[in-house]
Amino acid sequence: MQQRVAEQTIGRLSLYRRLLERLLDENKRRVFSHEIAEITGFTAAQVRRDLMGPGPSGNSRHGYDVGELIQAIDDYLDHPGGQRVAVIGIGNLGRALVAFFSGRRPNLSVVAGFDSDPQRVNREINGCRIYPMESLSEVVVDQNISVAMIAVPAANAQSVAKLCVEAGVSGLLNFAPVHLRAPASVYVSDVDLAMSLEKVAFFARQKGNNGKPSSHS
Amino acid sequence: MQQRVAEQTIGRLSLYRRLLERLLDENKRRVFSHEIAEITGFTAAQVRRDLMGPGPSGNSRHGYDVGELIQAIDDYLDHPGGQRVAVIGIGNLGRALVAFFSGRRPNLSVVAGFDSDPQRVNREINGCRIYPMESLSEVVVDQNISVAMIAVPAANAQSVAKLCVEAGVSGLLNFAPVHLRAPASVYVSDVDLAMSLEKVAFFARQKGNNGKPSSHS
DNA sequence: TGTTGTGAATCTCTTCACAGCT
DNA sequence: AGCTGTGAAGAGATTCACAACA
Repeated sequence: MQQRVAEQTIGRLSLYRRLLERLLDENKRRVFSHEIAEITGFTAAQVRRDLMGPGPSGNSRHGYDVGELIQAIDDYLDHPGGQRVAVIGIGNLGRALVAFFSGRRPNLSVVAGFDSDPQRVNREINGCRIYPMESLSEVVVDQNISVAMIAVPAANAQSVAKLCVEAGVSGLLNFAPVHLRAPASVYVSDVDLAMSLEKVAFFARQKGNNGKPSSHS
Repeated sequence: MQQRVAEQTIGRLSLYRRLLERLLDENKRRVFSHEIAEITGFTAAQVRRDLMGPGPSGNSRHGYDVGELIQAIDDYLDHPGGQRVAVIGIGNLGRALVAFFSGRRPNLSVVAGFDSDPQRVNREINGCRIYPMESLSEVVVDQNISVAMIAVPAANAQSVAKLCVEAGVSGLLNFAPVHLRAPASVYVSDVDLAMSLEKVAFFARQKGNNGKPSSHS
């Protein structure tokens, strides 16, 4: 167990890592905090502060070694044995999730999908097998799945979540437009698309026309 | 008229409103802050604080009138003339977005989709017409679209965003796994699925005493 | 010189606590 | 009695600013 972890720092570390991997692909070997900040849209101080968790590896002269920094973030964020993920609900969104995550990160692999519609089950999408909803508990246990993405209609989300938790899942990423209840031993994150859109619409209106013409530094 | 707007308050107001509409459907006429808090997972004090923006309408005896409260939030969040939204990129995710938002909220309607693949254009999904990418500027101006949801591959996201902004869009909801740059007069929100999943995986690991080797079958 | 790592200051958001109302 | 609305306190996150260093 590590010390107090700032919620949002973890998210940003994930973003930094993805950027760093891109930089490595482009054969960039070293990077400064202000470069990471520039591309990700945060501040240099923020980046350095976040990197205190994974453990400092910076060098005053050349900044950070990209490869070493990726390794440090890996060690900090990833579970040594990897984690298995399931997608519940294989509608448009569920399919998008399976496709999006397939083969993206070996340490965090989407290994199963579930749907209650018989027409959608017993096939594979991007190498991920789709099972009937009835076999959820069994498959979750067998495959040692610890995280579930919930992409079912709002009316079914809570009962599906319950099934997942009872089967041993300890993290839920919920896309249904309801707040999920779960025991304190389970981490729940609600990604509410309707809310996100309405928020953008509100601030777009503020920014867009009658707002003050901003004087950005 | 409105003072400093707390970013996250706007998001929660959107959630409260959706809940209130559900309550109204269930013929619940009055509600207390602690009930809203219970269902949405926030605290009662938080709810009351958030509602100071839309303007207080609570009554000590019976709490809030559900209908009045919805109206107050509508007045606070919505643009009087409504706002039009476009979805850029009609892959799995884009289709899911169009389907999810169609007919959901009259004041915030998804009126157009765009894709660069000729096979995907010139048809309708849930009553939303899909146009070729070339006509983006024209359609955005004609239909007075002020918000765009970007669901194209990472490599194309920034250039698509530029097109949108130049055509007059002032809010972007970005699903591509990159940080979008935009002028200060445009509000940008990045919904990063990979980041969200990695964050859940991290905290799932911390929460669940998930280090136990599975009781092998 | 220019950068990292970090205590301290600042800014933002949430919770407390209670006056006032019904 | 029980609730709302809100000033004030508290917690949390971000930014500042600078010592240490190459």
